[in-house]
Amino acid sequence: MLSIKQLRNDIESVAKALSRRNFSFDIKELTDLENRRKRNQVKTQELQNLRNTQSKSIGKAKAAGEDIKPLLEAVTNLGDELESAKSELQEIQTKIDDIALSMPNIPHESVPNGDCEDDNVEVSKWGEPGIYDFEVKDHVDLGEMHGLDFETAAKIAGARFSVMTGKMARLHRALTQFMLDQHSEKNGYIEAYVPYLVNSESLTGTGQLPKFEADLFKTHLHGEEGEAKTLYLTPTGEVPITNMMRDTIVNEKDLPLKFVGHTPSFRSEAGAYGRDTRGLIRQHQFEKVELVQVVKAQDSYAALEVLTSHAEGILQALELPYRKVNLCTGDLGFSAAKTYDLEVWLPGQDTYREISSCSCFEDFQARRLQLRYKNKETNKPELLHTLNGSGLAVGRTLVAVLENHQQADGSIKIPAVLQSYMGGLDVIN
RNA sequence: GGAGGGAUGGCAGAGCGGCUGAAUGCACUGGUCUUGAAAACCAGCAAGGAUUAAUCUCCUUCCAGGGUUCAAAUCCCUGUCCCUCCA
Repeated sequence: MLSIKQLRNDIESVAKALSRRNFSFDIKELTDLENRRKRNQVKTQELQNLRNTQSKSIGKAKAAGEDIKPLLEAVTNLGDELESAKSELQEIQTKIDDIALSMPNIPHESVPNGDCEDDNVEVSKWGEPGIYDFEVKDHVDLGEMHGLDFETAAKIAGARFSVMTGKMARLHRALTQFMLDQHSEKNGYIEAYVPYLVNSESLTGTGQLPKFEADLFKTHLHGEEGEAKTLYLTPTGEVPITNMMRDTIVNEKDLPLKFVGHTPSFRSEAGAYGRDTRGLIRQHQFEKVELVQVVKAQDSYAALEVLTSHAEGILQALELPYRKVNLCTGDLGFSAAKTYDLEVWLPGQDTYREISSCSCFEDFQARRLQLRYKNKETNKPELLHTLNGSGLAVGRTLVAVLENHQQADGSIKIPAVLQSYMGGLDVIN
């Protein structure tokens, strides 16, 4: 959510900034609502003040043993008047909130203009796509040789799920363990285990709700009277991990906060029908190792560079060629002010594919989360900045390892850093 | 499955219709003292919002949502979460 003060005082420049990402809104509607809000709020507060002072004087009169009847009469209609003023104010406020909640974050100045992913700007490149003196297979063909099984998954659950057995399952687990160890032991993150089902408050905090409910899996916890409580399958570890800090005032000396967690992610992939139907690229259920940082405002863009480098470290250790792109305004996620995507080279597709998305949200999430620290100098709570990134998406990393480290006979070389996690194995055949 | 107890400021924890936005302790900030530190003492210290150039002032908030009342942290109902005991 953007600052309500900014929306009041500087709506023109907000509109201008958001137009960069092709988002527009009715300025007049908002300013009209805002003017009404102001009038109503002042009026409501005056009435409340009146009621409070009257009630106090009744209390005093009663304590002094005076007759309070005339005082009571003076207050007769106050309640109704106050009630209607309040509900009118509430109605206006709700409308303003709805608009504010539907507005995306303002892109950072370093974010390039653009309409879609084709306009993203390559920042750097690491490694060279391998040269293969045989016809490369894609991960689906390779996977089927070693225990990746989509047909069985379809029987159990449906399309866009996977089953892995044997060495393939082990490799998947090895990748997860390696990533968790690297981030917690070398990069200074605290490991976190978190719920995979989350409530709507959490999803609102990180920005998935109210706008993107269609992308989520929804569950119902049935109460005794048939009253259902809604929980959602987490669409990314970002949600539970960031929400650990919702509604807190963090101790300044504990900053920055850095957490790493391994979670499954569940996406309904509504609107993605027909896209990436083959293989592990776009699944309803997949694993991620997620990095989350909470930092002071002035540190957030430096932290974005460092967090991104932590994700890059995994790719480098696994000897996977990749490039880093700066997402353009048209491809930027709703809550993000700036995002780097890491795209890994996939020889089977002869292209780079996203494997990690590292974003700085500035105070957009923190405002919804009420995530703050007390600034010693001003002695006031200030919003913190949040960041997160996948470090990495495990399923896609598995794809990249299979395709990049394949050999002519379809066997897979295991990168050195993974071998200890594979019981010493250096090749899957 | 049954029976109770609880949720209050950064933390712990009083308060149980009006003088309570909230005692007390800890933490934190400033000061006195000290060569310096510690201790001791003194002072300050919840959040959000309206208004304002700023101060002032005002409003809201004691888990959440309803209700009773002129007046609710306090009474009633519903929900959520935590804890204890019995089977």
